[in-house]
Amino acid sequence: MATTTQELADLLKALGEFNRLSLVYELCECKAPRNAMCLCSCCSVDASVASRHLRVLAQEGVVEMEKQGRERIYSLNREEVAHKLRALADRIEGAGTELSKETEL
Amino acid sequence: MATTTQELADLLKALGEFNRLSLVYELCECKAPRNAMCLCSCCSVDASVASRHLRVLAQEGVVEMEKQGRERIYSLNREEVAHKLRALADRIEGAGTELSKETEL
DNA sequence: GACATAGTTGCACAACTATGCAAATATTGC
DNA sequence: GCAATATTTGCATAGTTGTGCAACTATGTC
Repeated sequence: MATTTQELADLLKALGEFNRLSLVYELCECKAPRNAMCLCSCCSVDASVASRHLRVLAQEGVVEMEKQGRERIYSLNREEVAHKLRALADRIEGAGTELSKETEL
Repeated sequence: MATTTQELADLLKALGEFNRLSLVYELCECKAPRNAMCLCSCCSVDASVASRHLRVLAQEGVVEMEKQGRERIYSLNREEVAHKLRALADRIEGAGTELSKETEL
């Protein structure tokens, strides 16, 4: 999977905002997915703000949304996001030894 | 090494801009550290822009700067940045594989 | 000294972003 | 139908950010 520089920058930017990262942490730590009301209270922001942050995270593929009645259930795209972060970590660290360009999971 | 949410968000925000990520990539791929002039040409931006981006990256600990005559030589903090990215990847992915997160919740 | 090179800083500006409020939409339950 | 809950959207606003240019500092060379 070839992630372009721009795509990766957008992903990092999506994660690089305090409230959005807090939302991701919140989704990390609970096993069951959460609805937006629960998430907006964890950041103590308005519901509209949580809605917009979650949309950004969804656009970048960090979370996935499922409609369930009048609620939206959000869940983390754990493996995809973790993989991209590790690929970047490998690229940053790997060139020092210049031997391992492969990213294995 | 406890990285706060805000610190990590700042790091991700520093990496989450196209030109800054390009600078980091450039520093990844050349073994020897580079001076700022070389880096500004890789992004085709003004020298002042490269200077400011490099300062942001230095503030977040992504790069380190060393004065050498009238030049500034920049090098990546490879291990530190890679470690933080992997720690986030682990946190995001970890609870999904339910290794030992139950005890912490 | 004068001049060139490397880099930073001040300024202005345009573009973007996060935020809250109010209104709108959607859905569930009565 | 009506009311309540969950979420999104429009709007205004305040704050931030990326950018280039010009001026500046700092260091090296002649």
